[in-house]
Amino acid sequence: MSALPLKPSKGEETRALILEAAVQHAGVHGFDALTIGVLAEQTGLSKSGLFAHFGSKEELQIATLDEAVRRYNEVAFIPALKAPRGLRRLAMVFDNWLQWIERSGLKACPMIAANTEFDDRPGPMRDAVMQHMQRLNHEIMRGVQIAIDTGEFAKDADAEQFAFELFGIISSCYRSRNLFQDPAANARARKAFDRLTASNLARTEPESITRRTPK
Amino acid sequence: MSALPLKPSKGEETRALILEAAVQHAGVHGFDALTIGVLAEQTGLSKSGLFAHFGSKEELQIATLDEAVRRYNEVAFIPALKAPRGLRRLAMVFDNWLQWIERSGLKACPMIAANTEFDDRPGPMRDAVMQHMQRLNHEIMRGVQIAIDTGEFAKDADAEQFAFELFGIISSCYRSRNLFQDPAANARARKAFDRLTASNLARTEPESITRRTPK
DNA sequence: ACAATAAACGAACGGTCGTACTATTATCTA
DNA sequence: TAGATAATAGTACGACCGTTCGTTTATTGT
Repeated sequence: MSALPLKPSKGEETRALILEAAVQHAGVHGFDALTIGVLAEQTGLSKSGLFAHFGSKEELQIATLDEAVRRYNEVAFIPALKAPRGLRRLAMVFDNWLQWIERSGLKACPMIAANTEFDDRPGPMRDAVMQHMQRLNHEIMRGVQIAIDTGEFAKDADAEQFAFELFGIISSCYRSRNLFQDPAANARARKAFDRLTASNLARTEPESITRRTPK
Repeated sequence: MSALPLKPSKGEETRALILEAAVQHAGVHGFDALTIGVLAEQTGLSKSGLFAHFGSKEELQIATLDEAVRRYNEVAFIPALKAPRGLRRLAMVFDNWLQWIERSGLKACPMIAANTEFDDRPGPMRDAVMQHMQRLNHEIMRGVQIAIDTGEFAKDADAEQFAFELFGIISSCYRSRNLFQDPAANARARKAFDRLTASNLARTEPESITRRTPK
């Protein structure tokens, strides 16, 4: 019935099953803790059976990261493209980013975990993380450029600075949520985002462009 | 000759030696990777000899985190208290935070590593991280309050929001430095900090309060 | 200098790690 | 449905894990 995935062979099915558990585990315990044995036990496979799907632990780690990114795009980024071009879309990218963990049934973000785990450890995993993160960064900068084009953002808005600060807000939000268990974490993040966008608005525009009512 | 540490006994000396290596290692490879064997080899001790200093791996991890925080306070936070009360002190706390890694000869920040590694894993390590981070957060909020008292910050400045965003800036800076290897990371962080403080200034004051010349 | 004590060592433990092999079973294709 | 192929299981490996224990060496206070 479904069109695109013509034939999910048995191998692809179990591989997806493994990656489901792997993404879950990597978010909480990190990518180094992605051990073959634990994952095999969790999926009901034998160690060697699971291992055969990837060929090495590093390949498993990379596949897990790729899968996490794929899910993020699926549940967060791509849906945000439905929002109208400009500030509203940027806001939806941000909001979806804030919510994507719970939306995809995860307990922690594998992308953030991979980021801090490998950012200072050269190798294939770091390269993969960097590539994914740079792509995401680039998409955000593109979003800023669009907001400039629509006239909402000032012409001299600094897209790279915007992306820099946006990631900081997300990072801090995760910390407030997970470490401090602060229920107001999302609200703080949104307030920070509003301040960030406000400082990039074209001067002639009123504030009412933002998606939330001015109270 | 030196006054305070009356008698650094042999045990305390080697313990400090171990923690030196441990802090270094934990920053880059994380606290789970703080294995007894690697650390023993690195310090020239035997596994059992090193182990005796802590009694368990978890105690070693906690001691390493404590040591990292102690160093941070020593080289970054406490020196910032020399700055005059208010915005200038806040700015120095921030600047020292940005520079403390290189100042203490580390390659990566163990505190950030511990934060993302344990923020979603309940246990003694998470408790320790939370305690340290909450203390730091509290100190920053106190700094904001002082800046309000001096009249530099608006009376309704949100100290908690300030601390929230400040940590985000630091996080993003680490990512830009380590993952993206962006030489402009510190400059971006400072720009973000300036924007953050600017939005908290008392309305009657001019901008010239900030420490950096207006170009 | 000597006894009391602290510090470090060496060997061994049961486990788990990643990976390599071969054998067995399930799935696909003709 | 038979033969080819893909998927999984089983077993074993050397290495390292955290931890324990008894022994030996170094430091300390007297």
